[in-house]
Amino acid sequence: MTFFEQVWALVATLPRGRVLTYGQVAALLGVPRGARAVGWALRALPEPLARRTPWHRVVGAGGRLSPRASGHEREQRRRLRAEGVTFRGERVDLVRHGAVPLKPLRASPRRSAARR
DNA sequence: ATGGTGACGACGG
DNA sequence: ACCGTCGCCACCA
Repeated sequence: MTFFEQVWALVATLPRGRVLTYGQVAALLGVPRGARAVGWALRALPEPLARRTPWHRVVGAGGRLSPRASGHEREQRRRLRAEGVTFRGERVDLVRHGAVPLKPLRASPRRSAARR
């Protein structure tokens, strides 16, 4: 199975309301630096398959939408909102909708005095 | 096999 | 926080 097909297969498993970044898709497929290739794979989605593939659930790092998405940025945001995905400004709230745990920017901040 | 390309990503200014 | 650069990968001619 080619890398592209693996991308398509993985994206097809994304449940409603769950999103992955291009980089996460690549990492899950064993290519940590292959985010760009993932974007190309989605761009190359063959028509019959494209219609039944939730390509809109794949977003850029930090939950941003790709303006280059064949001009589908608008459509992508519409579809995401339609399935309950919330945004933090112009970005998808990955904390709530990410399909995989976010990379800890640092160890859990202050657990002892945590609270506020 | 080599070089160019793009729905990306981490960094630095 | 925004924008420009440079690096990386799989694909195709």
